[in-house]
Formats: sequence, structure tokens, C-alpha cells
Amino acid sequence: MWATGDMTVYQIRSPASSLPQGVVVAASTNNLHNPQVMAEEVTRKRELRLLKNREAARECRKKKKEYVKCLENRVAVLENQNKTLIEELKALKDLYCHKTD
DNA sequence: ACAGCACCTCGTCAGGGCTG
DNA sequence: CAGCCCTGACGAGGTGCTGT
Repeated sequence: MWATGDMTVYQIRSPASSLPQGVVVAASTNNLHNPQVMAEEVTRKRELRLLKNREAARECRKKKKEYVKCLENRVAVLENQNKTLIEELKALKDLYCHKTD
């Protein structure tokens, strides 16, 4: 998504390092041997990834909250329907009893 | 007033699933 | 298969309540 232009891209997966999550390291061919530029790039990528994940987590929680609210509404609707049906059944039973008397 | 507890929110990590 | 997104799990910090 945010990998750019003529960068060559590779990946480091090292849980014990200071980069616990998978970090995509990208280097232009120009800066391949410049450690400082490489380090800055790593930091930038990590911050970007954390920012995106932060927002994704917010969105995920929001979505979950809405889902739960939706389920609660549905429960309320079904409870009302159930109540109505029980009353209807009761009325029909009463009617039937008086008919057979 | 304070400690202890339960509960909530948020950021981060890990890992699975999807897509080009 | 790499890169990305989504989401469960976890820990940290904040808040309100309750017993002492």
C-alpha cells in the first residue's frame, strides 16, 4: 500500500528485537549503504504501521460496539414479538374454552 | 483519606485471512 | 509469496465504588 516507487523491499521478522511486529524495511538503491537513512526509514515505517493499526483497532471496536447494539435491538424486538404471540395464544385458548362450554 | 477492587478504554502485538 | 487488514489477547492507565 505505502511501498513507494523504485524501492527494493524486504522484510525482517524478529520478535526478540526492538521491532516486535514484522517490519518492512525498504531501501532505495542510493541509500542502501547508509545506516542512518536505513534506520530512519525503519522508524518511519514502524510509526506509520503503528498509526494505521491504532486506527484499525479503533474502527474494529466501533464496529463491534455497533454490532452488539444491533443484537441488543434484535433481542428487544424478538422479546416483544414473543410477548405478543403469548398473549395471542392465551386469547385464542380462552376463546376456544368458552366455545366448548 | 486511603487501599483494594472491578470495570473500561486504549495502544500494541501476534497471527490468520485476503488480495494482487 | 509479500504486504496489508482485521481482530483476539494482553498490559497499562484511568475512574468509580466500597469497606476500613
